[in-house]
Amino acid sequence: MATINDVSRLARVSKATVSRVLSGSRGVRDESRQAVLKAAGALNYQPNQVAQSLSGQSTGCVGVICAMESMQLAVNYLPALEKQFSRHNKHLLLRFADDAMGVEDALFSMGRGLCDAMIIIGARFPLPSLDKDVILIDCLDAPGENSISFDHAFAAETACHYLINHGRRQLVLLNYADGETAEQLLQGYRRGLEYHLLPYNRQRVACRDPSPSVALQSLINSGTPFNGLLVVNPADAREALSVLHAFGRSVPDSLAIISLEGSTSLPGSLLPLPAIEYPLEKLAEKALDMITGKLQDGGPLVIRGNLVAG
Amino acid sequence: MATINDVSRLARVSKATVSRVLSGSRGVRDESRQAVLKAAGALNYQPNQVAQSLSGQSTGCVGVICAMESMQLAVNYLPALEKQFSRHNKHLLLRFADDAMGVEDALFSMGRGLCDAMIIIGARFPLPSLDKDVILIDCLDAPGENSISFDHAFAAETACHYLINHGRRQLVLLNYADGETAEQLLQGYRRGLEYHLLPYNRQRVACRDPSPSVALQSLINSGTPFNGLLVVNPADAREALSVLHAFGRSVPDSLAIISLEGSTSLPGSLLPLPAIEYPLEKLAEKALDMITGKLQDGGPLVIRGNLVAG
DNA sequence: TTGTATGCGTTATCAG
DNA sequence: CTGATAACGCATACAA
Repeated sequence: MATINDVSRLARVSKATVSRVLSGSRGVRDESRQAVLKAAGALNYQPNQVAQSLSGQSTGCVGVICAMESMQLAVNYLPALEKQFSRHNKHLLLRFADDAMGVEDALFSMGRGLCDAMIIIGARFPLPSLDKDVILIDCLDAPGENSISFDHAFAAETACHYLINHGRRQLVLLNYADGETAEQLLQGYRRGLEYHLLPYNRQRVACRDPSPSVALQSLINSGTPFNGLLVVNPADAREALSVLHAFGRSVPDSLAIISLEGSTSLPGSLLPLPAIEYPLEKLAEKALDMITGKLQDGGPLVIRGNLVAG
Repeated sequence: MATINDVSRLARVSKATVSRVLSGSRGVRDESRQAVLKAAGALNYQPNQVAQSLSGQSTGCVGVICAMESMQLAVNYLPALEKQFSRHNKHLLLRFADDAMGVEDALFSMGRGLCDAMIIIGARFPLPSLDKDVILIDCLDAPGENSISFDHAFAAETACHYLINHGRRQLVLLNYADGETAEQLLQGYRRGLEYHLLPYNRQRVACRDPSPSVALQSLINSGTPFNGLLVVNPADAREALSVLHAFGRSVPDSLAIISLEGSTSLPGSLLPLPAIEYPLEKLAEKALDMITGKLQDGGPLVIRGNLVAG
């Protein structure tokens, strides 16, 4: 790799002039500029990013820590984030983590001058205490300030309206075991029912953990009738689909399913179930704004999803 | 962030000694070592990785370019790669690419001193000419040297044996439109049939591009009977499943499906279809060996998958 | 408009 | 065993 010294020698100017031409660019005689440009072209010179990082402040790298438990979501987030990143000449350093320790590990190994900022995505486990420049996306306990989360209550309520308007009045919520998200979903679910003057039946709220399909089977075994099903993500939807198929219940004729966290881009999902989908591009944009500091005053950000009919 | 200067001041030794204690570590008086360790601990000092990169040669970063068309596969590769990387204290810089231009873009933006090496994953499109330190994994045209690919012929042949041994003798191959992989698959498919003295029927080789389900429908419309189906990946399998379900053909009773590129970790695939699965950990290990140069002499590497019954 | 000198944080060389 | 000092490649304040 050619360095700035090579260029300066070949162009017969100083390193400073080379640097000026290729970055600052103002206050350089046209003759010099041309010489530099020509030399740089001839040597195929590209400034070394590591040296730039050391000299300047920013490295242009952002660490992204993905919770493995929500890989399905990561598949959607990652391309959206990366697109924004590369648009702004930033690099995405990827790590996966299974638990709080894994997150700590990742934060540590990336946080030694390599990254300007960190993003944690989809962690459903309690997080360790973290610095101010860590952004939380779709994490269970988002401790205020730098976090982007989804309005799950809104999603559940919307889903209820949708199903009820389609003639389903016995709605089952296959919820998370606990956590902020679970509570929000339950709250939205109850509001949705209330709005339509439907009674809240505790039997119809099942726990997807540890197994959505087992939960569904238990529900069926209990004899509780239902004709609408709210699941937390497309993977759960697929599981439910299989179980219901095995029990001879057709979807959506006998029973309608809606996913509370959709994923447009996931191929292979031929039968199009209705879902609440979140604008990933917007999400990525906001995340980048937080990193660059444009949104620093905004505090926590809550995004509402769109209902996408099947 | 504390620097080596802060530590050296606090420990009343020179920067050189601090550096020695924290890396080389040999030939330091114990008293000095303790002083350095204590100071470093007090200041929570961690060597700046960027400075280390500039001083030394390696940055410890590896660029990974994922073809978006095979996101499903990426979901499997990425965690396996990242695990190996972090085990060896390497960082994974992620980029996505849609086409050759995207790849070129990514190579360019990461190849300015930031990355020690590059990996391209799952590109089914023709690649631009690339440097020697670029490793190709599961790419369509793997130009010799640094590439890891799958033995698709072996996979197709194994799949045929499996299906035929399960009483299916009318096997359809839903193949790629063209490319090396397609040819290999076809070759293995034919060998599998030959071995069992079954005739090769051109009607039973369909093209999954642009749409697997359309291809399958055409096949069904044509009236060609079949009771076994080889698809190239789980996504295609799911599509096929839907189409066949719509046509009232039950799987695996009336017809068996096998995926030639499996994915264990993908949740939500409740009904377990048989598949050829590739050992991702081993793949990642080999990739890392190539990067670190342990495998440099090996040339192109071909990996065979395991049959995993449904 | 241009060149010189300095700093960014480490590692490595080389005297002492 | 240890401490100056020189790289690494670039940006920039300052001087000319």
